[in-house]
Amino acid sequence: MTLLALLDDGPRYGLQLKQEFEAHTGDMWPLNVGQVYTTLARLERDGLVAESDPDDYTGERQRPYRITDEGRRVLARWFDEPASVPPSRDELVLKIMLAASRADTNTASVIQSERRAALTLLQEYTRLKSDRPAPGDLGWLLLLDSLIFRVESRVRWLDAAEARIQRHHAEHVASTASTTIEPERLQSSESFST
Amino acid sequence: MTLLALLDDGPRYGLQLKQEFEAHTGDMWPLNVGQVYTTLARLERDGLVAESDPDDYTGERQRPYRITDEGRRVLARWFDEPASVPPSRDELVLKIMLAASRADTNTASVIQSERRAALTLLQEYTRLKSDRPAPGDLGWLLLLDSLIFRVESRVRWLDAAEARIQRHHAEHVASTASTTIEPERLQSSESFST
DNA sequence: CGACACATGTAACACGTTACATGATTTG
DNA sequence: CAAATCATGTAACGTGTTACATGTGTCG
Repeated sequence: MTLLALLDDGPRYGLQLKQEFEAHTGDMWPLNVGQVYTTLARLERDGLVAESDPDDYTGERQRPYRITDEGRRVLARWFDEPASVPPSRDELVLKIMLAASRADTNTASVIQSERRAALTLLQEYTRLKSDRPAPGDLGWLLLLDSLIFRVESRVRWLDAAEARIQRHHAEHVASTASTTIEPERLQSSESFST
Repeated sequence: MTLLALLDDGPRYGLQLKQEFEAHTGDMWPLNVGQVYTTLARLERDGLVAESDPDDYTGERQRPYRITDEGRRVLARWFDEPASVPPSRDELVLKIMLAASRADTNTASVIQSERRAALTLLQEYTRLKSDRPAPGDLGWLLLLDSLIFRVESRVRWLDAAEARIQRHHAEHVASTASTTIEPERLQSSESFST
């Protein structure tokens, strides 16, 4: 869909598409060129793009593609319909769930190390945001915001999960002595200035 | 890693693993059985699991696997090391970024429809949470929490993105009249009770 | 016996990632 | 000319998803 959107602005060739994509995201989402070509081939197979000047293309020079009418329809539909939130298995959630259900794993320390890593990431993103002169790169700022929001929600979830797990263990006081030690609580979230 | 964690509790066969996994997530993350078998084959190839009773397995009956020492090492490492936050391309972020950089797409209406969809999802999750008698299914509650946090952060990001885009358009007042109409603002986030 | 649930597996496909191969153009 | 850069592609691999095929036990 990204390639379609870029092509909707006019014919582009492979490398150009890679560069424009990365210009939007400011090297945060590097894109392998090879994938551009394979994706273009798939889009062509599905009739969403076509070679722009098939005739005057001789050898291995720039090979521009253009979007087709069908491609424009698909693109418009993509913008209209809300993005599906795939039921993707979140590795972090899985890990904490599994840790909590195991006797011989120290859930608190797992949560703690995850939170530490998340807070470090958050710091890094915040630094990136203040570092940037940020002239006109709207896309980069939007992306950074999204990363920050996402990490923040991870931290908040870790806090909530820890509380929930402790409560659960307290309510289900089995005879087995709890291995959950009192964790050092960290601040739940850094300040976030828009 | 999930299969390894389950096998660490004792030998299991394929279907059992599927059922135990889904018991953790309460049908929110359905797991195709086929994937269990292919994954088991890969784990066996990598020496992380092995057939439990290779000899007395005759035909097509239950075929339990057990975790190996190497598997336990890998599993312990997984719990120790913080989960990587992959630089995954978020479809929603991409869509809004691209919409914002296009002249002939109404960014505000795209954001609005995305927010509506997200809020609907949020409502659904909240309802699920209050519906459940929720006896001992800690995993299910943790999972629901994570979904709620994630959707909430999407809504918050959409709000921030909208503000940022408007500000950006205001600062870069080109001659082209802005197509961005004033959106109806929705409440930024529902209450969230732990 | 027939139907059904249990249980294991495989084939086909989609997609992302990495690494490599190759030709064409520019530049010192 | 040699080297670097531009530009296009392909091959191999990992993994997730779906659908299908097959055998086995149980139960009415």
